[in-house]
Amino acid sequence: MPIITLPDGSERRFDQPVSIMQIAEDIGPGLARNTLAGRIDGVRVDACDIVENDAKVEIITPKDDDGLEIIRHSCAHLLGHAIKQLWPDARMAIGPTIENGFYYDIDLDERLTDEDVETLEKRMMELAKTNYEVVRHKVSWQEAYDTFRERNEPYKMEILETNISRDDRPGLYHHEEYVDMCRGPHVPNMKFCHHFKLMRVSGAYWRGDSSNKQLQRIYGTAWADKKQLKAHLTFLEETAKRDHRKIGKKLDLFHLQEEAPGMVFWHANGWTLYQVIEQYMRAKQRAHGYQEIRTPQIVDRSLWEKSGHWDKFGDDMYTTHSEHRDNAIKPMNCPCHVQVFNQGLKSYRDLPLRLAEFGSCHRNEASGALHGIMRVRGFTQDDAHIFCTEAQIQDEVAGFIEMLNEVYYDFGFDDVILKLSTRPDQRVGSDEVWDKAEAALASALDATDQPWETLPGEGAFYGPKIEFTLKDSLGRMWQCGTIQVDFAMPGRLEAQYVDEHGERKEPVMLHRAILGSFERFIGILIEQHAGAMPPWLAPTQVMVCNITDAQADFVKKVQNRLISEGFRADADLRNEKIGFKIREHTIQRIPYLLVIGDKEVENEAVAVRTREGQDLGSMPIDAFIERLSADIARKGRLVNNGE
RNA sequence: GCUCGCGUAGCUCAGUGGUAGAGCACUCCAUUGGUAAUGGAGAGGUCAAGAGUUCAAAUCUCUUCGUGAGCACCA
Repeated sequence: MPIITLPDGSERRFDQPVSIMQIAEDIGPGLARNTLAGRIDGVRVDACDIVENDAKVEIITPKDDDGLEIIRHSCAHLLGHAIKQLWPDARMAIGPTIENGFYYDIDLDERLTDEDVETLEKRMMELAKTNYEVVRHKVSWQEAYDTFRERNEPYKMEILETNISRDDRPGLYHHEEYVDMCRGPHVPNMKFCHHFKLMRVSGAYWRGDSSNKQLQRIYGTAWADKKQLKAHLTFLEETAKRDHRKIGKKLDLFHLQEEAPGMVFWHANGWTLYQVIEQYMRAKQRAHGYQEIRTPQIVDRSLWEKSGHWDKFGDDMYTTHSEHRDNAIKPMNCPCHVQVFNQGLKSYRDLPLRLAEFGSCHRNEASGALHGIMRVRGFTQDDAHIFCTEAQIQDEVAGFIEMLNEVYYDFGFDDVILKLSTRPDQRVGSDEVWDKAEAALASALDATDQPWETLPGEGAFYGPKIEFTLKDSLGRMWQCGTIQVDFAMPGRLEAQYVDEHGERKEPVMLHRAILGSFERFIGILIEQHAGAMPPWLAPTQVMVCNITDAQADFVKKVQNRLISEGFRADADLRNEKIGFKIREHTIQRIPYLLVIGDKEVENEAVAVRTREGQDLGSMPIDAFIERLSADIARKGRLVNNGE
């Protein structure tokens, strides 16, 4: 005779075991209509599941986050239902939910085309609109196995064999004639699954292993209502508009071409932006006690053999041969930085030693991995290595996080996510050393008063690490910064220092980067700002335009004044109408347009218009310079404030 | 690297076996104007590369390269 406690604390008594749906009906018909599933003492269950004993019960509706996930999961089943009607010999693999939707991996000899996907989506919609009931049967392992054998579903059989224990009772969900297996819960009725869209079809390996068969994966997005679906599709349009490849071309920042896949040709505009960032980072590093160095691009293979990279990453390294030497074009900077450290015997008094390099690296990334300037084969890192003692790790990490936050805030990223990755199964170094290093990183994180989480087992084999992830203006995440403790490399490359007792010791090495690679970070910035870079970064900050030839001399005078004050100013003296010039430079996302007509010449003034279309009216040049200076000094901070 | 799609003028894209197109950009001419496109004319292509099928290929087939999405990878 269960007593049910609801989330508001109220209790309901029943004479006999009741289902989640019956409880919902008991509460009210409106709730019952919207009941997707439930939670019994926090565990998610189907609406048809029975509560036998006293329990805390919650009803899951489409408004619940779990509810949305259930809808998505059921949409995957709906896809299965439809595809088996249209392609009866499709073999279903797995159909999980993902962020914003779901996918289903399917083994089908016929290649699905875009038209097929449209047909499939249509059939799914037709089926969903019949609002059929979804019926779950819990059956024995053997019964499930036989069901899928009869239905020619070898992947489901394999899942049963490898992932499900023989004494389990798997849930079979009947979508009319279609049967799928799932832990659940699922929607009780397809009326909840009307707001979806199939997005694309692509390949995916069975069980994520590239040595397995490649299946066809159909992606879909699904939502609780029409409005949510529309909002998501609008979001996708917005991200497409911000694509850095498109904007890079439009704003003449860079290009890539066939003869150099994965290598960036920086144009004047893009290189200006790049240089502003590099100079900013250079000054920042100097202020935080780093020494900037420069090491060779091409280094004999013996160094890479010693460092271990030749064995581990040899396939991904570019090599070159000359006379009697095999060389590698450096894929990373750390072995070279150890060489600098090794010049001259170091004392404990020299530690911590922070060596920074804007290190140009090349990695022969798989062709399918390349993506605009975000994932390239030739790139430059804001790389640095800190050589220190074990005892200094915590302070160094804390100091690094402080610097990283300053940098991110300057670029307008104020939402930073911190994650600590701890020891993996395969690792070097004693447990004692790992204990100390993980504790040092954790203490440094605690000192920030930012929240952070742990990723157990995700550390590198050579040491634990912290990763820093940015959230951009569209809520997308980008992992950029990292600091990694390395117990292995100093030993391999024989780095040593003399401690206070005159004994030789191995330093600890910290690898760290804030931006990651300039290429990728600039790509992120372009997408963050949709090309409208804040004035401190904008390749051209001011465009001075005349209305007729009569003002040309004054325009040049204004331009020269701005340039002499250190601003990036250009002049447009073309024989074009002012409306045309404004349109063009606004599209080019130049922050300030100065319009010079006879009135301005007469008053020694400039008429100021922003790229947002705001007319700030005429003002003396000094007043404009003051405004621009303040804007630049603000850097990227407050980017979302009316920009 | 794998699967599928795509590659046509500087850019964005039409063109499903029969004489290579449009808009913008570019060049020239006219126009000297007040805050998102002045008008006219002209020039511009080995249809990614190579091979094949065909009387005939941008179009069909194969190979290579690049690119897009996803997978795998990411020291």
